[in-house]
Amino acid sequence: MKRSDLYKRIYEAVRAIPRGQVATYGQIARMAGIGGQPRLVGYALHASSEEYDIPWHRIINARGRISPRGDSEWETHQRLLLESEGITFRTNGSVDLAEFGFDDLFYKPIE
DNA sequence: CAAGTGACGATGC
DNA sequence: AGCATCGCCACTT
Repeated sequence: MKRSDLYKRIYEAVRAIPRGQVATYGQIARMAGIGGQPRLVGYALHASSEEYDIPWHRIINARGRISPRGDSEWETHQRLLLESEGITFRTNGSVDLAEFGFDDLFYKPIE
């Protein structure tokens, strides 16, 4: 049931994120050709984040934070996954995207 | 078909 | 820095 090509594109975009790098919803939206509609990205991911093998945890919001979804445990889980990939968090629990290098299309830790 | 909802983002206060 | 609003669009009810 291909809900829509849109979702498919979003999944592909997310899947294109290299390990150790992160992207914002806005970026994914742009890559999927739906720039300006980052909500759809989150919506699409939520629709089937576990059905597919996509690195959903590499998606964070523009502020460099884990999008709270009411489940604090899930947030922690995502953070651990990112840290295990080399993503560094600040003490306050946010990722400073400004200090990240914009290597390719995604954000990546400077060191 | 209309209204409500949402893993967001930009703006304004 | 935090909160309120609006925009934008797919999906659900």
